[in-house]
Amino acid sequence: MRAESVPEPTLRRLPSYYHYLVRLREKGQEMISAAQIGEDLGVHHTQVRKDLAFTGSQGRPKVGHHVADLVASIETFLNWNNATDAFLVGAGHLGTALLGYAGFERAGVKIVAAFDTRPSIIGKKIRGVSVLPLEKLPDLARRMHISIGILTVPAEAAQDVADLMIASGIQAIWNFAPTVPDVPNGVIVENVALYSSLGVLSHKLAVHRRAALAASSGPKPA
Amino acid sequence: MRAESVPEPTLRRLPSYYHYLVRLREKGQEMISAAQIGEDLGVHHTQVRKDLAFTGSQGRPKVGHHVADLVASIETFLNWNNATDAFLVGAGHLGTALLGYAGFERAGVKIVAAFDTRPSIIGKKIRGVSVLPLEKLPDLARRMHISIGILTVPAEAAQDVADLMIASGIQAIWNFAPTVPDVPNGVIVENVALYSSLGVLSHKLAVHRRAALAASSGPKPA
DNA sequence: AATATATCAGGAACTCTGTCTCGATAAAAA
DNA sequence: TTTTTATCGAGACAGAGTTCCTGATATATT
Ligand SMILES: NC(=O)c1ccc[n+]([C@@H]2O[C@H](COP(=O)([O-])OP(=O)(O)OC[C@H]3O[C@@H](n4cnc5c(N)ncnc54)[C@H](O)[C@@H]3O)[C@@H](O)[C@H]2O)c1
Ligand SMILES: NC(=O)c1ccc[n+]([C@@H]2O[C@H](COP(=O)([O-])OP(=O)(O)OC[C@H]3O[C@@H](n4cnc5c(N)ncnc54)[C@H](O)[C@@H]3O)[C@@H](O)[C@H]2O)c1
Repeated sequence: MRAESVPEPTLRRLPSYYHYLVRLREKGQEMISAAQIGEDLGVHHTQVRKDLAFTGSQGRPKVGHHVADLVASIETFLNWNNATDAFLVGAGHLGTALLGYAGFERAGVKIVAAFDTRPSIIGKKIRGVSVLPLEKLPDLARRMHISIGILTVPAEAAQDVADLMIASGIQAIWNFAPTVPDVPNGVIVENVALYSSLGVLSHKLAVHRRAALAASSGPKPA
Repeated sequence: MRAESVPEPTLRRLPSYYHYLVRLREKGQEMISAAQIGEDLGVHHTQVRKDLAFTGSQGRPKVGHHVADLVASIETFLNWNNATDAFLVGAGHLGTALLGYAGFERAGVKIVAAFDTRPSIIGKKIRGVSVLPLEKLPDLARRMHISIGILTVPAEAAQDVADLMIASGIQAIWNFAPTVPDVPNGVIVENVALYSSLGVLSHKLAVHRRAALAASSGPKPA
């Protein structure tokens, strides 16, 4: 019960620290301060400390944190040290990009099979992963104890596929379709909603331009 | 100055409403209540009302909001009614998926050209968009007044490409690389950080399993 | 050995976001 | 026409999440 009380923003920032720290480690740097992490990643330094505290890692005054320890702490905390097997449904454009992307395996997810309904790709391998007919999903998911499903089908098919995944014992869905699937209590859904960052981008850009325009055509006094 | 005070969570939810409403409109539904939107999208109904209020749309008691009006209000508010031209750099796996994805054009962004350094794809067309050598970006970006850059290159190259984009007059960067580019003040950056949702997913799944395990091996009394 | 400094850690204060409550209003029903 | 009901909108409240502040501590400097 206690462990669930980790702020979601913290869970979203940790992967970002993780990547940063891995690159640092590759460069041979041994120690790092929270202040430096914060500056490079655009996060307040006290925030960085609080986030890292959740992973159980301790820093030392004057020298900071041990990079390798931090990496290990985050891995353990997020359960990224032994990747969980996942199925991907919808081996289209986006699905193909995700299949075989090395980054995910490091982030706790290993795509072991893909499923689709399109006859022309069934039986083929995409970036080393076999594409199987959707009908085989329920049986295989149960036998292989798959708990993560990645959803990259068109919006119209998303709900049906989500239902099928859940009926097959899948507990967590990583959804890339622009709809929110309706799932029973207890099933975890992470909606990626790529276009939602376009909401922020477009609006900020519009405001930015409006401000630039206002500034050029005579700034208003306070 | 006033218009900038829109909560970012609101900006992230609006696209989700938008997609939902467009589908509703296609099905022929004319009116919709905030309560219904909230239920279908997993957002509190008062939250939906507050978000929609930012767009300027007004609802009517007992009947709700006019679907078509809402769609138009959100489009206008997010500046999605006339798509802004964008350049994409890094026509690899992810870049290819993004190129030619119809959804973005509706979301205010039109990819008009792609750039890469890989000779084997330069000069080709990917899903209707030409891939050009990176060297041509600065000149073209200036001449075409491009303000949005989409970054889909490996992490190592991200900073250099971001610098080049900014030097070429690009004001907003949609970054898919797992690093946070360092940009001068005034430049807008939206980091997608796909793996960050894996932080949430992995951790929730781990907690979920721990809870299930604890429940099966004897629940603790309060 | 004493002092200075960089950094950490934990609690307090503040800000932002989301939820709850209430009165108003338009349509439908009696 | 009056009453009922579904819905809206605005303000009050509550809960997170972030930033600020203070004190502690390990290393470096004098
Ligand atoms: N391509 C992008 O850049 C992008 C960006 C954001 C979101 N998305 C979303 O991701 C999803 C996939 O996009 P895409 O561009 O890869 O589309 P796509 O058409 O290229 O691929 C969809 C795949 O799903 C398969 N499919 C369709 N119905 C299915 C079903 N019932 N069961 C199993 N497989 C089925 C199709 O055969 C196809 O292979 C869509 O929901 C889209 O909105 C895509
Ligand atoms: N593929 C995915 O599913 C996925 C998921 C999350 C994040 N990402 C991130 O997106 C980025 C791209 O991933 P990808 O899988 O498409 O990689 P990729 O290797 O398939 O594509 C990268 C492309 O960028 C080009 N490139 C390299 N250096 C360049 C430079 N300096 N200028 C211009 N172009 C350059 C390459 O030629 C290649 O075409 C990476 O940062 C990756 O971490 C990818």
